[in-house]
Amino acid sequence: MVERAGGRDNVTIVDVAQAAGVATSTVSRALSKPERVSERMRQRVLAVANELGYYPNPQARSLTSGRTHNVALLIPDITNPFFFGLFRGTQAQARARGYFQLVVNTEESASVEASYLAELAKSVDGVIVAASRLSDSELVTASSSLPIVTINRDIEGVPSVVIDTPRAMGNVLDHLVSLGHASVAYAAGPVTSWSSSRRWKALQAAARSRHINCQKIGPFTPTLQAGASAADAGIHSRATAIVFFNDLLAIGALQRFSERGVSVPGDISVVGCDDSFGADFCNPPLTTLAAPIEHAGRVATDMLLATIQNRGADIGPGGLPAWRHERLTTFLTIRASTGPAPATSSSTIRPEKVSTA
Amino acid sequence: MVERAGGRDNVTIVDVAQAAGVATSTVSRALSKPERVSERMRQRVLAVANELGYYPNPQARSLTSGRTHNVALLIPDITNPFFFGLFRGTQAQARARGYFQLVVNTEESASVEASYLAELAKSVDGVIVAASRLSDSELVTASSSLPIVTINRDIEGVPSVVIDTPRAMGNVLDHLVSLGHASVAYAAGPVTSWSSSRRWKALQAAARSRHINCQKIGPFTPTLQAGASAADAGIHSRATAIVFFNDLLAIGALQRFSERGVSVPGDISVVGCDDSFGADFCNPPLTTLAAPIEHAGRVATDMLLATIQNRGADIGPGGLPAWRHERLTTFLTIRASTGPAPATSSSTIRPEKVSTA
DNA sequence: CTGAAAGCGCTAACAT
DNA sequence: ATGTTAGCGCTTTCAG
Repeated sequence: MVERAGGRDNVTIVDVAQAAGVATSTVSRALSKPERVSERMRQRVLAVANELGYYPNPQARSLTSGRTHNVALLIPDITNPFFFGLFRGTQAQARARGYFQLVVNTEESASVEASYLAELAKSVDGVIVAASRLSDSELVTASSSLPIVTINRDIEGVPSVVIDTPRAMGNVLDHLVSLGHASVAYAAGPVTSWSSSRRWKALQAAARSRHINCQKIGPFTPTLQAGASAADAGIHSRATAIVFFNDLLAIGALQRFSERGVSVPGDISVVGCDDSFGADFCNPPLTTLAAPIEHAGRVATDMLLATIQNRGADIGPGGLPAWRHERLTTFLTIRASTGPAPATSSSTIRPEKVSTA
Repeated sequence: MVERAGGRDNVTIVDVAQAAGVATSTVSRALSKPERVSERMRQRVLAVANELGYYPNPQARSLTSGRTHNVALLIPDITNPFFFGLFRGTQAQARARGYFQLVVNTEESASVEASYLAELAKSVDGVIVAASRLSDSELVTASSSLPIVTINRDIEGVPSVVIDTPRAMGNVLDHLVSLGHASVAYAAGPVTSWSSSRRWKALQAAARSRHINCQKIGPFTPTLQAGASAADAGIHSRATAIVFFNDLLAIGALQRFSERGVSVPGDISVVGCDDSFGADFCNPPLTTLAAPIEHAGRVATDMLLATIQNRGADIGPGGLPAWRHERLTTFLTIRASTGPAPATSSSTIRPEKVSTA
């Protein structure tokens, strides 16, 4: 009785088992544990499964096995091109290892992030949390019930990969100093951004040791739109060079400077962070601290999958696993947005009243 | 049985039922069908569930109900900012309706797209396929076993929303003609792109009716990198204005023109399509056919969810459902990349040998 | 190496 | 309105 209406109903493992004249458990093994069945059997089952157009039902599979073969990537803002590279890196690595990646946009909100983390717990085997807006303790708690790797967030007890932008802040200042700048400003990102405060501290320290002026403006949402206010605040600060939390903010500021007739780098030099999409074709092209973000994604995925592998045994052979924290270095990419400080630094630019749309 | 390291035991519906002193089915109903239980009962169950930290297991839920409450969004290239808006539109609408969105990158490959479509069939209730690289028949087949809505792909029998860029091609040409251009070129996207061929046909028709020259160059991969070859081909074509398949390609070309000392719009005018991220801050800012992509995402999601609702009954009250195909209009956004045609159109630019990195 | 049987957590008929 | 009882499709003991 091979009566089967044209691909109508789902073909299950039972159908395959019947067609192959074996038990369902054998089919299951042939498919998920090839080394537990004879080669002949494996071939036979595979052939039948293929012929019948059988696809395992992932829900049923994970209901019994406890593994979903999914990993989630949580990012604050999907429309920030900084995350392009991350996405690609994690996606590539996950797929190569047989995992499916779920991307979740947490909308720059700690509560959205927290609720996704809770909801996702049963749908994924682990999650990569990029630029978390959550508190340390929330992250530690989450990490205890679900394998987590953070990106750009270093917490005791939670595996992480951090892109070491702060370390290169010295290079930024050296670059600026050599161009004659003596007063710089930092346009900060969200207050909940760990990266932003780290960058600010590093910049501050670097400025102090070089005896130059350094002030903070902001905080700003890391978007193109917020770049306008950042630009205005930057002009108001009378600094001759501004380091922005990220490229998005910097590019937005570039547009505003242009609107207000402030020349970059003639009047003000601009430095971004990340070297994300757009940094090379904006006007002028942006000097920025380039981050190996795609690489970070690959590394984070590797760490996560490793953690998933030895769930239950979270101490490695040497007492502590070697992969606990990974630190990736950045480098300064000099483009046209930085130049010599204006001759008379404080008279060139005149702050004026403007409405910040 | 492997237990989650450090985590408490999973609390299931059984635990909640016991703690509340009711049957599991009552808990189930209280949670997913509030109108089928008394208000008092609902409150009680909710309270207990909350207190116990109960979260339903999505796999178990969908195994019995047949619904996953997931929808997938398939896009060819996640790093193309054109899809930003799409993502946001679909995400917002899906979440508002209680669905979780899976984003899948098909890497511009028809086979990857097809395999995802097959794999996803059991994990999602429906899928939105943007800019599909699949053939009509493949799409129709897929659509018969899984609710599908396409974006920028119009096929008989498959619900779709298409952004009607072609319709506005007349405006593009009028704009160009009024600037004195008499010879334009179209830099085509992938051969498998339905949008690209539609745009070309529309441009061709518009050019013919205005008695101006029109040629096609390409095809090109729609990336920043490919923009360089497109630019070179554009120069070689001796057209005074080039319409690019999309903004990514156009922006890439802008960079190449600048490298080769070709002035835009002095020597060549450039028109993009989509008005995606970057089109307003590249140099010069891009004249482009703006597409309401976020809106398209919302509409597509609505259509998909509607389709999912009445699975089985695919004919509406009036014979055909009103939502079958949706057409969204675009409009020309004029920026600085288009200008008057050069005085002596064919002697200004001299094609020369260059290595296309 | 293979088969039989017991669930995973939940929902959906049926009862009551 | 609520309780009882079957499974959903698969993996995993436990036997043989």
